[in-house]
Amino acid sequence: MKPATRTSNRRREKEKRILEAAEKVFAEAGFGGATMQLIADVADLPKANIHYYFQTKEELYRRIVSHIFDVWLEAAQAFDESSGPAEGIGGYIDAKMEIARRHPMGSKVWASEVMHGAPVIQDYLEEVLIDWTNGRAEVIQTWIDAGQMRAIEPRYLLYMIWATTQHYSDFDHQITTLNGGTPLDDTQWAQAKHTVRDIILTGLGISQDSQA
Amino acid sequence: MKPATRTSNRRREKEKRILEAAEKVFAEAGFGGATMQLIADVADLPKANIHYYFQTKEELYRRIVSHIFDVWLEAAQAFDESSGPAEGIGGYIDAKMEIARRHPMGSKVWASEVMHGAPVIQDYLEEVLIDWTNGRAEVIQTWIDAGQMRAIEPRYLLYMIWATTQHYSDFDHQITTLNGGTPLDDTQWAQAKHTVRDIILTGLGISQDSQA
DNA sequence: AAAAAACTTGACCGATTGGTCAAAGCGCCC
DNA sequence: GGGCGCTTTGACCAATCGGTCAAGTTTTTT
Repeated sequence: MKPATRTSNRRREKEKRILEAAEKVFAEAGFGGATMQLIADVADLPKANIHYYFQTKEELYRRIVSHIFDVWLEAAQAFDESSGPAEGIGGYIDAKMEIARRHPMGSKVWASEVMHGAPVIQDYLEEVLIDWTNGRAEVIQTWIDAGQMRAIEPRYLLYMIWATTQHYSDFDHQITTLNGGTPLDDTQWAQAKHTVRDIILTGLGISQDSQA
Repeated sequence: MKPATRTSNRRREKEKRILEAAEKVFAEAGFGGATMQLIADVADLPKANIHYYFQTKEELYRRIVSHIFDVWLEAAQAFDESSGPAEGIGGYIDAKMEIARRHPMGSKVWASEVMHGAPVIQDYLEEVLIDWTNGRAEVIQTWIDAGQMRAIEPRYLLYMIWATTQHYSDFDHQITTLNGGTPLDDTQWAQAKHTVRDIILTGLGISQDSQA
């Protein structure tokens, strides 16, 4: 009925299927350890078919990393829509912890990419991340100048939030092992999130309202 | 003069040379992306010679990961030799930040290994890390019970310290990019360390004495 | 219904992988 | 100085890698 759209949907669904398989494989084996054959097996498709949609391994990988990057930046909205540091930083931590729980594989692919020197997405780092970071650092500085929180270097605070939240994705295997072999349950996740939020906000001298 | 010892030293020095090259290559490319040929090139030795000292790629990798694990645990001494949370937790953070700066490649290999499900050192995790973590959590709980710091779940505090300090190793490339392309200098490292320490200790309600 | 476009896939390719091996080299002791 | 054990290394191997391709199938357009 909608020729162009129907075809587009067909293609989009298959690409999605391939991308999900690839994300899993790249997260579990790294770029070098991942093989197109394994991605094909997980997607339950012939290898040649994957090469029809994504011509090279790098192209497939790049699509995944840049997608994660976008999801990453969405959590920033908590920052912009906030009226002060408690809501802004607290909301940002919450959002990042949610992503950490629901998008652990994406976080791992990102971590692996950056750890190896960001050979594929260095341009993203330089063009987008730098601007984003500078913008958020300015907001934090505004709050400091207004006496709404203690004076710290905003950059190192951001690194701390990134590190702490993403740790629950990247090291989920270690956390699970230390939890007796079972992943954190809902209660433990809530407690982890609250602990992270509580220590950082308290450490910044920000008084917290209600909300556990 | 000392035949056995001389031979032993010979072997030990060459193994050290290979291990250093391998650590660098594994850190930069991951286990899957690393090749024995590249390790051989970095060590400036024929590939077959490396296989004389380390029969398989896994054996070489295992030696590196377990070595890092040992270095990791040494930082724990700050915990045991302390008289209270300010000295114990603060000293632990300092020690981990120092390792993060001087041993970034080791941290990356460790992170990569854990991220991929710890296929090689799962036994270390289960035998050593669990015990170590439980022991340190007990110490923290003691301080909480004595009213020396705020009540938080010790585990999530440890995860926070690990995440924050190791982030400066694992994501050093990202941090360098955000720093305008140059690595953090001495002053910036000191400030980063102080910020991490300050936020966490303050967040735990621990009053800090002197020492910047 | 037929032509055109989009999609699927088994077979295949050169390059590279981790690892082997036998022959040569080396240092050391009797 | 001759022999012995440790070390070195180029050549080599089967397996696997990312990627190609042409022949076939399905879907869409006319």
